[in-house]
Amino acid sequence: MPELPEVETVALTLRPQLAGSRVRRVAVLHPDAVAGLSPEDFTRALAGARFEDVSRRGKYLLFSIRPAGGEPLRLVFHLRMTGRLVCVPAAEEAPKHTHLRFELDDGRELRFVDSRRFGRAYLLPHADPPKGLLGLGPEPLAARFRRTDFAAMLAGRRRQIKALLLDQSFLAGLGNIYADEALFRAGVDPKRRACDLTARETSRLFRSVRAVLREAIAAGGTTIRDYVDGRGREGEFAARLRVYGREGRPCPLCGATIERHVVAGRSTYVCPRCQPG
DNA sequence: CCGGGCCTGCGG
DNA sequence: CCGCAGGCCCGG
Repeated sequence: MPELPEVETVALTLRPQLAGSRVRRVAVLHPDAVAGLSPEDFTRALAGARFEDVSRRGKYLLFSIRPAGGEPLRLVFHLRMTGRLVCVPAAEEAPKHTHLRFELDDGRELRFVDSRRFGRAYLLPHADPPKGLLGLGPEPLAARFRRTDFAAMLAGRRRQIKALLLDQSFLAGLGNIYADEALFRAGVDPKRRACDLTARETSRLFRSVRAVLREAIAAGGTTIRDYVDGRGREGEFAARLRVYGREGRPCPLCGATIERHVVAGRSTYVCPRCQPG
């Protein structure tokens, strides 16, 4: 589900709610939700600990946690397709598919809810970090990430540009929605080989990636079905998608009919006129 | 590079 | 009932 803008919004909305809050106890309702650690060890390590900060790297959520005694912990979440993290009053009935509950000492709790159960929590250093976290590519919104960096990354790459954009070790945080939206804004066919893009196309794609991510964050992310932020609110960006999920509807720029293809094994939406092969 | 697997839910 | 879904890993 969540891509960079959604994970960023979850971090932004959880940060003020959690900073300084103390965990009274943790309930593990579904052991598979915790990677590499028994529910008992997970619960024991976090009891009495204090949340300090929430941040994001790629599609990973990072919680800085200070236990009652001992070294700081890092709690990492990947929400995959349908994972949600919300902070709510503990008295509220927990929805179906609630796998983890972090009860705070002020009557609220942080919940991890995930119907498809692809999402995972990793508690460092007790468990190994998720494999994908260390190998992540650059953050597309980092100030130090420049158009020239992006051009250098594309040079000599013969893969389809969409496959490359989805590769988290190439660039961190893009998923199926924002890859399609960025390619549309840049006027680039997703099937093109990365190394075949002109300098002008590379430049447009660089700007498009950053612009669409920034706009989506400003709108609180895209809710197609499951996504909500750390307060349980839906994002507003779905109304501003230009091609994603819009097969058969007119292109907002030229009126041609938007098509769906499969590229890199994923549903891919393009305007055949604005993104010529 | 592709396809399958992981799970559940939804829409056609 | 089947196909499909915002992600990622693995094996062939």
